[in-house]
Amino acid sequence: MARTQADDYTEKRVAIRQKAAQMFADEGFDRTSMAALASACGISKALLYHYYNDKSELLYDVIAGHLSELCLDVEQADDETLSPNDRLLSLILSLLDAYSHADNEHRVQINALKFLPADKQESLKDMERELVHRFCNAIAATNPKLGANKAILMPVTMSLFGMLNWHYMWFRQSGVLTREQYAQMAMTIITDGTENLI
Amino acid sequence: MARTQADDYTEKRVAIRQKAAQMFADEGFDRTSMAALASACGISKALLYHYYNDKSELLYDVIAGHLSELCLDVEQADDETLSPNDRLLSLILSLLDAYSHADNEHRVQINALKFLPADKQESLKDMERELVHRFCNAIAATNPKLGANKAILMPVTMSLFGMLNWHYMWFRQSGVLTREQYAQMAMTIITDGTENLI
DNA sequence: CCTACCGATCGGTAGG
DNA sequence: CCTACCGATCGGTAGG
Repeated sequence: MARTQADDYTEKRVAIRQKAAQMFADEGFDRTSMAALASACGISKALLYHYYNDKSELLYDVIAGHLSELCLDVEQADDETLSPNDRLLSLILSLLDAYSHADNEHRVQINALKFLPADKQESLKDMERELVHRFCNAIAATNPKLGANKAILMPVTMSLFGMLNWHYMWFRQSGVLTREQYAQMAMTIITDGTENLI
Repeated sequence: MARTQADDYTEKRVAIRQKAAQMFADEGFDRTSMAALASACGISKALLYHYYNDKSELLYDVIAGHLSELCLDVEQADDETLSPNDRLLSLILSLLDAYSHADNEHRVQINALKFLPADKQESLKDMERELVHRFCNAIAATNPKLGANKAILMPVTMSLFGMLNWHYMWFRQSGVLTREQYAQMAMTIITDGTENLI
């Protein structure tokens, strides 16, 4: 009987992807050689190329897997029956929680997405835009006047993303603040901070 | 008479540094070859090495020049005779203004500082810490209770830096918001947003 | 013995 | 699933 794809093909791809995320995050995309990645995975470089046709496909997979997980988590956390502030808090918490479980992938997304060819970047940026759009709506719900002023709503939303995406640069698990406390702080800064903005 | 160092030695170094900042920002540090940089400067690679002993010295100079300019500008903008809110606004404005005149250098600082050897990173991180410290003090002045709570003051300050350092990712000169308006918005978000935080 | 500058090429390593 | 290679390009340096 002809051999078909190995049963564990997908699992092995996932293992490679996770190791790649770690090395891309630690050393940078350009500085991680395919040979070093293969060695770290305990396989030959030729076998690595059996699972991934080229290096950029691997980078794409790392970021795409991360972003689709992010979109899913945030979508599930988006509960419109909550009060506007609690709804926004739930979104922020789900984002920070997803980041904490995918710290390597998050750093790769932030630092290496630009190394992808333009067309591959676009589908990933679409997912980023979906995330931004969901946060936009939740912020708008906390403040009707702000929600009606798209020209101000966008910079406010990007300010929140700046806070959250910058988080990994300084936040330490062992610090004085828990992730939950920071989520609460970020929510309060955005809602109270924009209350009298317009 | 014996020849000494050319009069325009320093100017030529500056020109090389600025071109390097542009290419490092556009293409990434690792993807900018010394040969391509020399070519863009209209000089030979050997002459490029006459001005800079190696590639990492060039990267260091780009970031160090930017950060020392930043520290200087922000120091001059720090006017303690202003009201606390106006003082913070002045700091934010000077930072965004410096960023706008050194967009390439800013992007290199954010994306490529990690490629420097550890010891060279430290002196640059010292300058970053000096900046953070100045903002910390200004934020503390806007809110006595916050100023007395260092454990909360630090995350608030890092939130502001997240907003400002993320700015280049989405802000466009032609957008609906001017840089001055965004500075005002950032100041308000931080001051109003932290008013009832503790 | 200095600085300024060139064409050619070094030893290693990249992705494939 | 491997070793053996490739075309190209890297950062850096030679002699003059």
